[in-house]
Amino acid sequence: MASDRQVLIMEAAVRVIARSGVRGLRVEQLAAEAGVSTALIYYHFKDRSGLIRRTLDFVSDRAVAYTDEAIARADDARGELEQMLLTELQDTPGVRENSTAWGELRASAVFESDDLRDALARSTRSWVTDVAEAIRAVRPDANAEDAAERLTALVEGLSERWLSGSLALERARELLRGGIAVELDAG
Amino acid sequence: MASDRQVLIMEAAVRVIARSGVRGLRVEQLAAEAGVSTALIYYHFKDRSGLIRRTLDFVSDRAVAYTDEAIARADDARGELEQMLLTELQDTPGVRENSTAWGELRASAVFESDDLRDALARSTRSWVTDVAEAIRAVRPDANAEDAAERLTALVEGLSERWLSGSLALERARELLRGGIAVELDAG
DNA sequence: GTCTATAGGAAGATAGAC
DNA sequence: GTCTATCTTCCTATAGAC
Repeated sequence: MASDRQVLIMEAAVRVIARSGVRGLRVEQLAAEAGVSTALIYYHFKDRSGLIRRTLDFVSDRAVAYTDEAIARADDARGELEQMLLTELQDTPGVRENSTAWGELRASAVFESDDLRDALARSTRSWVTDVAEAIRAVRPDANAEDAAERLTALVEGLSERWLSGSLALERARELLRGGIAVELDAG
Repeated sequence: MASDRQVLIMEAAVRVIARSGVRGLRVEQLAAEAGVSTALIYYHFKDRSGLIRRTLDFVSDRAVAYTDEAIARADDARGELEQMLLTELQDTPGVRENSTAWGELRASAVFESDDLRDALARSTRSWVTDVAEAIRAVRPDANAEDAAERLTALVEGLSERWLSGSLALERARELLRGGIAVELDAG
Protein backbone atom coordinates (compact mmCIF):
# COMPACT_ATOMS: atom_id res chain seq x y z
CA MET A 1 0.00 0.00 0.00
CA ALA A 2 3.00 2.31 -0.27
CA SER A 3 3.47 4.04 -3.61
CA ASP A 4 6.92 4.75 -5.03
CA ARG A 5 6.56 8.36 -4.01
CA GLN A 6 5.67 7.40 -0.48
CA VAL A 7 8.67 5.11 -0.26
CA LEU A 8 10.90 7.89 -1.53
CA ILE A 9 9.61 10.19 1.17
CA MET A 10 9.91 7.60 3.92
CA GLU A 11 13.49 6.79 2.92
CA ALA A 12 14.26 10.48 3.21
CA ALA A 13 12.43 10.60 6.53
CA VAL A 14 14.64 7.86 7.95
CA ARG A 15 17.72 9.82 6.89
CA VAL A 16 16.42 13.02 8.44
CA ILE A 17 15.41 11.25 11.64
CA ALA A 18 18.82 9.60 11.85
CA ARG A 19 20.42 13.01 11.49
CA SER A 20 18.15 15.15 13.68
CA GLY A 21 15.82 12.84 15.54
CA VAL A 22 12.06 12.53 15.43
CA ARG A 23 11.99 15.62 17.59
CA GLY A 24 14.16 17.47 15.09
CA LEU A 25 12.31 16.42 11.98
CA ARG A 26 10.92 19.46 10.21
CA VAL A 27 8.48 18.83 7.44
CA GLU A 28 10.10 21.50 5.31
CA GLN A 29 13.54 19.96 5.81
CA LEU A 30 12.19 16.56 4.90
CA ALA A 31 10.64 18.01 1.77
CA ALA A 32 14.03 19.36 0.73
CA GLU A 33 15.73 16.03 1.47
CA ALA A 34 13.17 14.13 -0.56
CA GLY A 35 13.10 16.72 -3.33
CA VAL A 36 9.36 17.32 -3.08
CA SER A 37 7.11 20.04 -1.69
CA THR A 38 5.73 20.09 1.83
CA ALA A 39 2.22 19.98 0.44
CA LEU A 40 2.93 16.64 -1.18
CA ILE A 41 3.95 15.17 2.14
CA TYR A 42 0.67 16.25 3.69
CA TYR A 43 -1.14 14.90 0.66
CA HIS A 44 0.40 11.46 1.11
CA PHE A 45 0.53 11.21 4.89
CA LYS A 46 -2.26 13.45 6.15
CA ASP A 47 -0.18 15.05 8.91
CA ARG A 48 3.15 14.96 10.67
CA SER A 49 2.22 12.21 13.07
CA GLY A 50 0.81 10.09 10.26
CA LEU A 51 4.14 10.43 8.53
CA ILE A 52 6.02 9.36 11.64
CA ARG A 53 3.71 6.46 12.22
CA ARG A 54 4.16 5.16 8.66
CA THR A 55 7.90 5.67 8.89
CA LEU A 56 8.02 3.51 12.00
CA ASP A 57 6.42 0.65 10.08
CA PHE A 58 8.87 1.25 7.27
CA VAL A 59 11.83 1.12 9.64
CA SER A 60 10.73 -2.08 11.29
CA ASP A 61 10.13 -3.73 7.92
CA ARG A 62 13.64 -2.77 6.90
CA ALA A 63 15.00 -4.19 10.14
CA VAL A 64 13.26 -7.47 9.40
CA ALA A 65 14.85 -7.48 5.95
CA TYR A 66 18.32 -6.90 7.42
CA THR A 67 17.77 -9.66 9.91
CA ASP A 68 16.69 -12.08 7.21
CA GLU A 69 19.79 -11.32 5.17
CA ALA A 70 21.93 -11.80 8.24
CA ILE A 71 20.34 -15.15 9.01
CA ALA A 72 21.00 -16.29 5.48
CA ARG A 73 24.72 -15.66 6.00
CA ALA A 74 24.91 -17.89 9.09
CA ASP A 75 25.86 -21.52 8.77
CA ASP A 76 24.53 -22.99 11.99
CA ALA A 77 21.83 -22.31 14.58
CA ARG A 78 24.17 -20.57 16.98
CA GLY A 79 25.53 -18.35 14.22
CA GLU A 80 22.01 -17.51 13.18
CA LEU A 81 21.17 -16.29 16.66
CA GLU A 82 24.33 -14.20 16.87
CA GLN A 83 23.69 -12.68 13.48
CA MET A 84 20.12 -11.78 14.38
CA LEU A 85 21.28 -9.73 17.32
CA LEU A 86 24.67 -8.40 16.21
CA THR A 87 23.23 -7.04 12.99
CA GLU A 88 21.76 -4.15 14.94
CA LEU A 89 25.17 -3.12 16.18
CA GLN A 90 26.97 -2.29 12.99
CA ASP A 91 28.33 0.93 11.64
CA THR A 92 27.21 0.65 8.05
CA PRO A 93 25.17 3.66 6.92
CA GLY A 94 21.96 1.72 6.40
CA VAL A 95 22.05 -0.05 9.75
CA ARG A 96 23.12 3.00 11.68
CA GLU A 97 20.31 4.99 10.14
CA ASN A 98 17.82 2.31 10.96
CA SER A 99 19.05 1.85 14.52
CA THR A 100 19.04 5.54 15.19
CA ALA A 101 15.55 5.91 13.84
CA TRP A 102 14.36 2.91 15.82
CA GLY A 103 15.76 4.32 19.05
CA GLU A 104 14.13 7.64 18.32
CA LEU A 105 10.79 6.09 17.62
CA ARG A 106 10.96 4.07 20.81
CA ALA A 107 11.91 7.14 22.83
CA SER A 108 9.26 9.36 21.33
CA ALA A 109 6.57 6.71 21.73
CA VAL A 110 6.77 7.35 25.45
CA PHE A 111 4.82 10.53 24.81
CA GLU A 112 2.85 9.63 21.73
CA SER A 113 -0.55 8.17 20.91
CA ASP A 114 -1.60 4.63 21.73
CA ASP A 115 -1.59 4.00 18.01
CA LEU A 116 2.17 4.48 17.70
CA ARG A 117 2.78 2.65 20.95
CA ASP A 118 0.76 -0.34 19.78
CA ALA A 119 2.60 -0.53 16.48
CA LEU A 120 5.88 -0.42 18.33
CA ALA A 121 4.78 -3.11 20.76
CA ARG A 122 3.77 -5.36 17.89
CA SER A 123 7.10 -4.96 16.10
CA THR A 124 8.94 -5.62 19.31
CA ARG A 125 6.91 -8.72 20.02
CA SER A 126 7.54 -10.11 16.59
CA TRP A 127 11.29 -9.59 16.95
CA VAL A 128 11.30 -11.24 20.37
CA THR A 129 9.38 -14.22 18.99
CA ASP A 130 11.86 -14.71 16.17
CA VAL A 131 14.79 -14.55 18.55
CA ALA A 132 13.12 -16.98 20.93
CA GLU A 133 12.75 -19.44 18.10
CA ALA A 134 16.41 -19.11 17.22
CA ILE A 135 17.32 -19.75 20.85
CA ARG A 136 15.23 -22.90 20.93
CA ALA A 137 17.07 -24.12 17.84
CA VAL A 138 20.30 -23.93 19.85
CA ARG A 139 19.01 -25.00 23.26
CA PRO A 140 15.56 -26.60 23.19
CA ASP A 141 15.40 -26.79 26.99
CA ALA A 142 16.09 -23.10 27.61
CA ASN A 143 13.56 -20.56 28.83
CA ALA A 144 13.73 -19.07 25.39
CA GLU A 145 11.05 -16.40 25.81
CA ASP A 146 12.75 -14.77 28.76
CA ALA A 147 16.19 -14.99 27.23
CA ALA A 148 14.93 -13.53 23.96
CA GLU A 149 13.21 -10.67 25.70
CA ARG A 150 16.34 -9.88 27.68
CA LEU A 151 18.72 -10.16 24.76
CA THR A 152 16.66 -7.91 22.51
CA ALA A 153 16.25 -5.36 25.31
CA LEU A 154 19.99 -5.58 25.84
CA VAL A 155 20.57 -4.87 22.16
CA GLU A 156 18.42 -1.77 22.42
CA GLY A 157 20.17 -0.61 25.57
CA LEU A 158 23.65 -1.14 24.11
CA SER A 159 22.65 0.43 20.83
CA GLU A 160 21.41 3.56 22.56
CA ARG A 161 24.63 3.79 24.54
CA TRP A 162 26.65 3.40 21.40
CA LEU A 163 24.70 6.02 19.50
CA SER A 164 24.78 8.47 22.40
CA GLY A 165 28.54 8.12 22.69
CA SER A 166 28.70 6.28 26.02
CA LEU A 167 30.09 3.07 24.57
CA ALA A 168 32.41 2.12 21.70
CA LEU A 169 30.83 -0.03 19.04
CA GLU A 170 33.34 -2.86 19.32
CA ARG A 171 32.83 -2.96 23.09
CA ALA A 172 29.08 -3.08 22.63
CA ARG A 173 29.41 -6.03 20.28
CA GLU A 174 31.72 -7.81 22.69
CA LEU A 175 29.27 -7.29 25.54
CA LEU A 176 26.44 -8.62 23.45
CA ARG A 177 28.38 -11.73 22.46
CA GLY A 178 29.10 -12.27 26.13
CA GLY A 179 25.44 -11.81 26.94
CA ILE A 180 24.41 -14.43 24.42
CA ALA A 181 26.93 -16.85 25.89
CA VAL A 182 25.70 -16.20 29.40
CA GLU A 183 22.07 -16.76 28.44
CA LEU A 184 22.84 -19.97 26.57
CA ASP A 185 24.95 -21.31 29.44
CA ALA A 186 22.18 -20.73 31.95
CA GLY A 187 19.37 -23.23 32.42
CA MET B 1 25.51 26.92 42.51
CA ALA B 2 21.75 26.33 42.37
CA SER B 3 19.53 28.76 44.25
CA ASP B 4 16.27 27.66 45.87
CA ARG B 5 14.36 29.24 43.03
CA GLN B 6 16.42 27.37 40.46
CA VAL B 7 15.83 24.07 42.24
CA LEU B 8 12.11 24.79 42.33
CA ILE B 9 12.12 25.38 38.61
CA MET B 10 14.21 22.31 37.84
CA GLU B 11 11.94 20.11 39.94
CA ALA B 12 9.02 21.40 37.94
CA ALA B 13 11.00 20.84 34.73
CA VAL B 14 11.53 17.17 35.58
CA ARG B 15 7.77 16.79 36.09
CA VAL B 16 7.01 18.45 32.79
CA ILE B 17 9.64 16.43 30.92
CA ALA B 18 8.27 13.23 32.42
CA ARG B 19 4.84 14.22 31.18
CA SER B 20 5.68 15.61 27.73
CA GLY B 21 9.31 14.86 26.95
CA VAL B 22 12.21 17.20 26.40
CA ARG B 23 10.82 18.13 23.04
CA GLY B 24 7.37 18.68 24.49
CA LEU B 25 8.59 20.98 27.19
CA ARG B 26 7.13 24.45 26.68
CA VAL B 27 8.64 27.23 28.68
CA GLU B 28 5.23 28.71 29.33
CA GLN B 29 3.90 25.38 30.57
CA LEU B 30 6.91 25.00 32.82
CA ALA B 31 6.34 28.49 34.19
CA ALA B 32 2.79 27.54 35.11
CA GLU B 33 3.94 24.29 36.71
CA ALA B 34 6.56 26.08 38.77
CA GLY B 35 4.27 28.99 39.58
CA VAL B 36 6.60 31.62 38.15
CA SER B 37 6.74 33.75 35.01
CA THR B 38 8.50 32.73 31.82
CA ALA B 39 10.76 35.73 32.12
CA LEU B 40 12.08 34.44 35.42
CA ILE B 41 13.08 31.17 33.82
CA TYR B 42 15.09 33.02 31.18
CA TYR B 43 16.59 35.17 33.89
CA HIS B 44 17.85 32.13 35.78
CA PHE B 45 18.80 29.82 32.92
CA LYS B 46 19.64 32.11 30.02
CA ASP B 47 17.73 30.08 27.42
CA ARG B 48 15.77 26.91 26.85
CA SER B 49 18.75 24.69 26.18
CA GLY B 50 20.58 25.99 29.24
CA LEU B 51 17.56 25.03 31.27
CA ILE B 52 17.51 21.54 29.80
CA ARG B 53 21.18 20.99 30.29
CA ARG B 54 21.00 22.03 33.95
CA THR B 55 17.91 19.89 34.48
CA LEU B 56 19.65 16.83 33.15
CA ASP B 57 22.49 17.25 35.63
CA PHE B 58 19.85 17.60 38.27
CA VAL B 59 18.25 14.32 37.18
CA SER B 60 21.42 12.32 37.32
CA ASP B 61 22.21 13.65 40.77
CA ARG B 62 18.78 12.58 41.93
CA ALA B 63 19.30 9.12 40.43
CA VAL B 64 22.46 8.73 42.48
CA ALA B 65 20.52 9.74 45.59
CA TYR B 66 17.79 7.15 44.91
CA THR B 67 20.37 4.45 44.40
CA ASP B 68 22.08 5.30 47.67
CA GLU B 69 18.79 5.12 49.53
CA ALA B 70 18.01 1.80 47.91
CA ILE B 71 21.36 0.36 48.93
CA ALA B 72 20.76 1.43 52.49
CA ARG B 73 17.56 -0.62 52.59
CA ALA B 74 19.26 -3.87 51.57
CA ASP B 75 20.51 -6.29 54.18
CA ASP B 76 23.03 -8.33 52.25
CA ALA B 77 25.32 -7.99 49.24
CA ARG B 78 22.96 -9.75 46.86
CA GLY B 79 20.03 -7.62 48.03
CA GLU B 80 22.14 -4.52 47.54
CA LEU B 81 22.79 -5.43 43.94
CA GLU B 82 19.14 -6.18 43.26
CA GLN B 83 18.06 -2.93 44.87
CA MET B 84 20.54 -0.91 42.83
CA LEU B 85 19.06 -2.19 39.61
CA LEU B 86 15.40 -2.73 40.44
CA THR B 87 15.06 0.77 41.84
CA GLU B 88 14.96 2.10 38.31
CA LEU B 89 11.94 -0.03 37.49
CA GLN B 90 9.36 1.24 39.90
CA ASP B 91 6.13 3.06 39.39
CA THR B 92 6.43 5.59 42.15
CA PRO B 93 6.02 9.15 40.89
CA GLY B 94 9.56 10.21 41.72
CA VAL B 95 11.26 7.23 40.11
CA ARG B 96 9.05 7.20 37.06
CA GLU B 97 9.71 10.89 36.56
CA ASN B 98 13.42 10.36 36.90
CA SER B 99 13.52 7.32 34.61
CA THR B 100 11.51 9.06 31.96
CA ALA B 101 13.74 12.08 32.07
CA TRP B 102 16.84 9.89 32.00
CA GLY B 103 15.58 8.07 28.93
CA GLU B 104 14.88 11.40 27.31
CA LEU B 105 18.33 12.61 28.15
CA ARG B 106 19.93 9.52 26.67
CA ALA B 107 17.81 9.67 23.53
CA SER B 108 18.31 13.34 22.91
CA ALA B 109 22.07 13.10 23.52
CA VAL B 110 22.31 11.18 20.26
CA PHE B 111 21.81 14.51 18.50
CA GLU B 112 23.23 16.94 21.00
CA SER B 113 26.57 18.56 21.74
CA ASP B 114 29.64 16.71 22.93
CA ASP B 115 29.17 18.54 26.19
CA LEU B 116 25.93 16.77 26.95
CA ARG B 117 27.22 13.47 25.62
CA ASP B 118 30.29 13.63 27.86
CA ALA B 119 28.22 14.39 30.93
CA LEU B 120 26.02 11.43 30.12
CA ALA B 121 28.97 9.12 29.53
CA ARG B 122 30.44 10.11 32.89
CA SER B 123 27.20 9.44 34.76
CA THR B 124 26.84 6.11 33.02
CA ARG B 125 30.38 5.11 33.83
CA SER B 126 29.94 5.96 37.47
CA TRP B 127 26.77 3.87 37.68
CA VAL B 128 28.46 0.91 35.98
CA THR B 129 31.38 1.13 38.37
CA ASP B 130 29.11 1.08 41.40
CA VAL B 131 27.22 -1.92 40.08
CA ALA B 132 30.45 -3.75 39.29
CA GLU B 133 31.56 -3.27 42.85
CA ALA B 134 28.27 -4.67 44.14
CA ILE B 135 28.70 -7.69 41.88
CA ARG B 136 32.18 -8.34 43.21
CA ALA B 137 30.77 -8.28 46.73
CA VAL B 138 28.53 -11.19 45.75
CA ARG B 139 30.87 -13.10 43.45
CA PRO B 140 34.51 -12.00 43.69
CA ASP B 141 35.52 -14.26 40.79
CA ALA B 142 33.00 -12.90 38.30
CA ASN B 143 33.82 -10.72 35.33
CA ALA B 144 32.11 -7.92 37.17
CA GLU B 145 32.78 -5.11 34.71
CA ASP B 146 31.12 -6.89 31.80
CA ALA B 147 28.21 -8.09 33.87
CA ALA B 148 27.67 -4.61 35.30
CA GLU B 149 27.75 -3.01 31.89
CA ARG B 150 25.26 -5.52 30.56
CA LEU B 151 22.91 -5.34 33.52
CA THR B 152 22.77 -1.54 33.52
CA ALA B 153 22.22 -1.50 29.76
CA LEU B 154 19.50 -4.10 30.28
CA VAL B 155 17.85 -1.88 32.86
CA GLU B 156 17.82 0.98 30.37
CA GLY B 157 16.44 -1.21 27.62
CA LEU B 158 13.70 -2.66 29.81
CA SER B 159 12.88 0.73 31.26
CA GLU B 160 12.40 2.22 27.81
CA ARG B 161 10.17 -0.69 26.82
CA TRP B 162 8.12 -0.24 29.94
CA LEU B 163 7.73 3.50 29.49
CA SER B 164 6.88 3.16 25.81
CA GLY B 165 4.18 0.60 26.59
CA SER B 166 5.84 -2.48 25.08
CA LEU B 167 6.30 -4.26 28.39
CA ALA B 168 4.39 -4.45 31.67
CA LEU B 169 6.30 -3.21 34.67
CA GLU B 170 6.03 -6.44 36.64
CA ARG B 171 7.27 -8.41 33.65
CA ALA B 172 10.22 -6.04 33.27
CA ARG B 173 11.14 -6.53 36.91
CA GLU B 174 10.88 -10.30 36.56
CA LEU B 175 13.11 -10.26 33.50
CA LEU B 176 15.66 -8.14 35.30
CA ARG B 177 15.71 -10.46 38.32
CA GLY B 178 16.24 -13.33 35.92
CA GLY B 179 19.03 -11.43 34.23
CA ILE B 180 20.81 -10.85 37.52
CA ALA B 181 20.53 -14.55 38.34
CA VAL B 182 21.87 -15.53 34.94
CA GLU B 183 24.86 -13.20 35.24
CA LEU B 184 25.68 -14.38 38.75
CA ASP B 185 25.39 -18.04 37.75
CA ALA B 186 27.76 -17.62 34.84
CA GLY B 187 31.51 -17.83 35.30
C1' DG C 1 14.48 39.20 41.35
C1' DT C 2 10.14 39.06 39.50
C1' DC C 3 6.31 40.39 36.78
C1' DT C 4 3.18 41.90 32.47
C1' DA C 5 3.03 42.46 27.88
C1' DT C 6 4.51 41.68 23.42
C1' DA C 7 7.83 41.36 19.60
C1' DG C 8 9.36 38.31 16.23
C1' DG C 9 9.99 34.07 14.15
C1' DA C 10 9.28 29.11 13.29
C1' DA C 11 6.76 25.36 11.90
C1' DG C 12 2.50 22.79 10.77
C1' DA C 13 -1.03 22.84 7.76
C1' DT C 14 -4.09 24.28 3.72
C1' DA C 15 -5.99 26.75 -0.65
C1' DG C 16 -5.98 26.75 -5.20
C1' DA C 17 -3.65 26.54 -9.77
C1' DC C 18 -1.80 23.27 -13.00
C1' DG D 1 -0.37 14.12 -8.03
C1' DT D 2 2.33 17.96 -7.43
C1' DC D 3 3.57 22.69 -6.83
C1' DT D 4 3.67 27.83 -5.07
C1' DA D 5 2.09 30.79 -1.90
C1' DT D 6 0.26 31.79 2.36
C1' DC D 7 -2.37 31.44 6.63
C1' DT D 8 -2.42 30.68 11.45
C1' DT D 9 -0.98 29.03 15.44
C1' DC D 10 2.21 28.46 18.77
C1' DC D 11 6.48 29.35 21.16
C1' DT D 12 11.01 31.37 22.44
C1' DA D 13 12.84 35.32 24.01
C1' DT D 14 13.13 40.26 25.47
C1' DA D 15 11.72 45.11 26.90
C1' DG D 16 10.54 47.63 30.56
C1' DA D 17 8.04 48.55 34.98
C1' DC D 18 8.18 47.57 39.85
